[in-house]
Amino acid sequence: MAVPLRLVEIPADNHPLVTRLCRHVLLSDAEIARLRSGFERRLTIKNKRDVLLEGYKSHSLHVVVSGFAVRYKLLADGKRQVLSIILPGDIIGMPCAFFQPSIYSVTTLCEVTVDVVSLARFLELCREVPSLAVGMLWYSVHELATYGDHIIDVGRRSPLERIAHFLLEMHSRLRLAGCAAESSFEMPLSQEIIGDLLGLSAPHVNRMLHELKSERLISIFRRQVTFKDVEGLWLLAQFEPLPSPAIATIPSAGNGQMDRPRSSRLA
Amino acid sequence: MAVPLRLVEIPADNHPLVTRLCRHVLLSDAEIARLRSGFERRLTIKNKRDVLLEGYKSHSLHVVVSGFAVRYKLLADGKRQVLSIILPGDIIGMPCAFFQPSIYSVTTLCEVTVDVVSLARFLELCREVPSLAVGMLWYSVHELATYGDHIIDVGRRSPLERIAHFLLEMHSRLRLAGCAAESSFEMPLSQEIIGDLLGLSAPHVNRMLHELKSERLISIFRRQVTFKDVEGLWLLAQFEPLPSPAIATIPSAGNGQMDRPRSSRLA
DNA sequence: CGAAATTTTGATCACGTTCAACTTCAGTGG
DNA sequence: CCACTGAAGTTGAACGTGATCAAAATTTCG
Repeated sequence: MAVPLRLVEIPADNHPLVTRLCRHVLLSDAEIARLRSGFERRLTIKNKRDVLLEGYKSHSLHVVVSGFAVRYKLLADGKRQVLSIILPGDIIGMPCAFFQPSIYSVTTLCEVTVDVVSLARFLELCREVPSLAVGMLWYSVHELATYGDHIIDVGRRSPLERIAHFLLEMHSRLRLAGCAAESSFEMPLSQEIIGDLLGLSAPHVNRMLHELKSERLISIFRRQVTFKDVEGLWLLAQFEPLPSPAIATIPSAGNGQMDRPRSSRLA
Repeated sequence: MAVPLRLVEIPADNHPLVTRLCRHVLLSDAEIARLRSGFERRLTIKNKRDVLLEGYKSHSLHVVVSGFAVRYKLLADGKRQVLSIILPGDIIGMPCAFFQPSIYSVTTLCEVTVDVVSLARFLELCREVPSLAVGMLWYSVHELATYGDHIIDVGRRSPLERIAHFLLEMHSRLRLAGCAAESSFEMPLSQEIIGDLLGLSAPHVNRMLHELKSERLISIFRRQVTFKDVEGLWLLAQFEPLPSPAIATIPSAGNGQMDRPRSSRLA
């Protein structure tokens, strides 16, 4: 009685953004072609270059095809908060390029190649291709959920939990982007950046990483992180991957109101 | 030489969501009617009721017409992280209702009235009315920026800065929703909730609030917060309201690449 | 191979949590 | 109208955590 919940047609097109949008929305070959035709040029950006700087104007979206980057903000006292790690399929300039001047900065962590499309052109495309618009809505909702988890991390989790949670999330995102093995991955971030991401000092990140090692939950060699005890990590971090989308690609009517409880605790 | 930057037609329709969408996108009367016809019913929800519970399914969006609510998550150890404060014009179930089961909970802070629309119907509407889709994209981008600021608050600002920043942001959002005077507002949150929002303990929120008072930056009477020194608050919190959208409602082509610097510091 | 970036380590100390008690306030029913 | 009740705000003392700073060890990369 195995019921296939979602039968998603993965188009032959292997652009990471297309792959991502197609998780939520059906795109015909013609529509995909429309989208691709919107890309004005493909750029390769060297390591440690600013793609976007807070305070500068930018009128373009940069869709990451390969490579990694960080979105961050510098405070007046020199502190830095990293908002998110940008992976292939992510859009640099979401939300930055929607404001003038940009509200955050983005810097590459390695050589990055991007497809460039002007924001105006992109919004036009969204008007013309409804599936693209709805796909982008799903994209933002996902991003929102990711930011939400980040708030929880920084606001209420212990440093050890934070690191564990971060490693699991990073792995699962890298997995989706096709950049990670089943239980290990190449960490693209220095401990300093992890600190700035999670609101910790670099030395403390180091200590916590070592604690995870000595608890035999992970091991690290070079920049390879390997999960030794995924179960234990999930438990420690209370990791919950995003549940399936409420509406699958192949339409199927939801039937009613509230169902399945799961946990119900109150302060 | 006063140049009016944006001439936005505010339609006679006074639904707070419509007002909000029209900040970014032109909606004809017919399109507004379409949207309104999607609302299945109007509900009034009593104070301290759960609109959404983590772990339960929900297939509806609830658009807040009046009243306040909190979006939050409970952790296993009983800690709570508040993700955001929901004001009129906000959509409960963004992002929660897009996942099954819901990833966060939402509770009312007073009597709240909402317009209900099923997610499926709403996404259909987005397909049919391109301006609605693009408007919702802007909506999410705004929300994303708000979450981003929240991450910065919790991750890298001192408790005092956090509180100051929070008060300013709350005021400016209430202002847009038409629920605040020029330099004072009725705070809809207990200190405990503020603590859970900003990652602080309730007693510490209390102390910081008192410090702001003794610095003559604010005053509080009952639940009225009054800014005594907006300048000073902005400075302390390094508050920066969201810059104008990169593309105004009335189309006007942006001309090029990067302009105006503003600050450029490096670690 | 040399220089720079990153990781590691240790010692000190300020900050913010925790917990508990007490006060004030708001809402309700007698 | 007042007494009663529970919620919210206020205060203090003690403690533990994680920041900070600096220096050394190691890795990475030009």
